[in-house]
Amino acid sequence: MTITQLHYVLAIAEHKNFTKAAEKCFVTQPTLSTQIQKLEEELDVLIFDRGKKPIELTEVGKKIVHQARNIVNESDRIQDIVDQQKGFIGGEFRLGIIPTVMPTLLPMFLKSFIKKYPKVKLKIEELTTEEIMQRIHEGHLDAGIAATPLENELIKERPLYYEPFVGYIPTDHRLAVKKKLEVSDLEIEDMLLLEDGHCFRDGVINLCKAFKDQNDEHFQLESGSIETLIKLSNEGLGMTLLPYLHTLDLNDTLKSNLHHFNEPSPAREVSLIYHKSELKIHIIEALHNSISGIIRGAIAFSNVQIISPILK
Amino acid sequence: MTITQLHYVLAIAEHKNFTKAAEKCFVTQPTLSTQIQKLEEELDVLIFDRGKKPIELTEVGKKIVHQARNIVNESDRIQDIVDQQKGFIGGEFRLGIIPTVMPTLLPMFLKSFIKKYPKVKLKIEELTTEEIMQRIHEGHLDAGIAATPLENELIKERPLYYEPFVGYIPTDHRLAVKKKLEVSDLEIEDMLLLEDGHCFRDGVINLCKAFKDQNDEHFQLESGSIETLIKLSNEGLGMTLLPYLHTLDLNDTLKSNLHHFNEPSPAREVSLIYHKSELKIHIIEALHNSISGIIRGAIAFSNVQIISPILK
DNA sequence: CATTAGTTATTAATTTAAGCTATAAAAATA
DNA sequence: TATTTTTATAGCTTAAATTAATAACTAATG
Repeated sequence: MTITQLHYVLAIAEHKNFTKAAEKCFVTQPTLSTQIQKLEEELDVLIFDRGKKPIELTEVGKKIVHQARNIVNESDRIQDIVDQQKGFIGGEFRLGIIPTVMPTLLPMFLKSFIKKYPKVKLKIEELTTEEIMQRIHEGHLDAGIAATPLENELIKERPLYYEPFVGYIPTDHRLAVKKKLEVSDLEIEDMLLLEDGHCFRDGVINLCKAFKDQNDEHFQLESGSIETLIKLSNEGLGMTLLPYLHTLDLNDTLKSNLHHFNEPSPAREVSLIYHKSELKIHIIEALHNSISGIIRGAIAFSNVQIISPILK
Repeated sequence: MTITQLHYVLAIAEHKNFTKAAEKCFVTQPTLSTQIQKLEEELDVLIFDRGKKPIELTEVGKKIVHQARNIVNESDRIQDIVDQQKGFIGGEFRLGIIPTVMPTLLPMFLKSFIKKYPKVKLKIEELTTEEIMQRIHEGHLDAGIAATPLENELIKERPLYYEPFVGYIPTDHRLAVKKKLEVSDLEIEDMLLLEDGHCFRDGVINLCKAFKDQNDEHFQLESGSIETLIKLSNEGLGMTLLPYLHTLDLNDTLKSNLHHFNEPSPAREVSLIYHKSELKIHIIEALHNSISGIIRGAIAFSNVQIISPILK
């Protein structure tokens, strides 16, 4: 059994196809066929069920794949140890960011980070929390930025900042007269929400339900972007909640519709999340330092109340 | 990097000598030299400091060895998974047993175990708790039987039985008149103890100190075996404590000197201990079932108080 | 039911790399 | 300094990984 063979097993398990897996491994398909055969012969057990189309894992195969992922991850850590020893911060680093954090956070830290760590090749993708967790676990992402806590055993969290919710309330809304909002003011019925899948949406729903148990069966309107939410709100279709960093980019007219919460302000915890094996931990730490350094100037709320990003 | 290379690294780290490590790996010394060189070149870091005699690990080398042990252990688990799937219980299994458990427990379960699992080649060694832990960690033992709890992060414990302490008190001893002992009766001054290194000795000392803080500077007499303790005691040199299973083998004359404790009787917890990676867990479970099945008939104490095997 | 597209397995040749023997070089010991 | 012990190097052999070409298989389609 070799680490290379385990790589092949993982690639095939992922693509359910020898030919595609071979491409990803930069070898020819017969190489995979023979290496898998050798491994299966050595273990004297079938890993893949070639009868099914597309190819499927056998029962042992699933367990072997799980263990193979462990081994491959652990073996990657050797290079990591060496890099750490040398103080080398570089190489490819794949980062996933949730949509409601991406447009505000990224411009803030990206420039200074790539300047400070020019050898790190950052590859950033916009993904949902679920996709980020999945890909971290499969080894396709080195880390993610998402709302926490996630309460996932395999994933570690490192809080970056606490971002308060801010009410966006058009002038004709019943709450427009209130200078400071209370959580108890919120009515889910006239709350504009993001589409399903956004954890910010789930946070808002949790917040509304936190105070009174509201019916969550149908919401008035949903949208895919926060910008659209603001426009819908301006049309008089309801109020909405925005993450604090989003409010910094609004023009003065729109800013006049912002209503902050009385403290403790409800807020989401935004964290760097990564696999518990702490692969590439030195880059993760560099990222953490960069981001929390930048953000310290932008967000200064001492008293917040964290809202879970997971629907309860 | 290959798993084979990691094996070589571990062997050299262990023997501090290429030639001896090569023997253990069943290859020639030049093979090790070249493979280690290749690995060091690939990682671009020195793992061994050949300047020192005997050879030493570099700082990164130590971390690499630690990680290599992880990887090798994890990769062994693949065969383990396959064996488990096939229901195969067999192969070599190395078990370490502490001296005060060995002579009483081994005869009880060994025969029935090898009859039930003829394909397991048991290799049993008598070792101290420290040696067992060390060797489990280094991969030289698959499991051990020792007094617990050990509070070691890397080692899992699975209690087999609770073995009460029994007082052995010669007729002319001040406590000989008491039918049932109390912990508070014990005086470390007239207690015969095993030599240093036996955890049963430590258990007895903890027990004596549990009730009153006694001076542990010098004991009257120490011995390497429980049989000798009994003889010394018969000579009027003091009383001693025996593990319950030992008392079953005594002849009637000696048995008349036994004094049990009032419940809850102080007892030691005897457990199967093994590496947290749960390598060969199916054999460990088979062992556990065999032993606890056998012992259930021999020890039936409901109310015991566990004494720590570690000196506090 | 033959055809085709898409897939995995097989074969034979090639390249790579692991391991061996013999020996040199270096270091420790006498 | 001579001797012993230990690691490194060189050259060779053998085993294994990989490739290109192609066969065999499967599922879908006309």
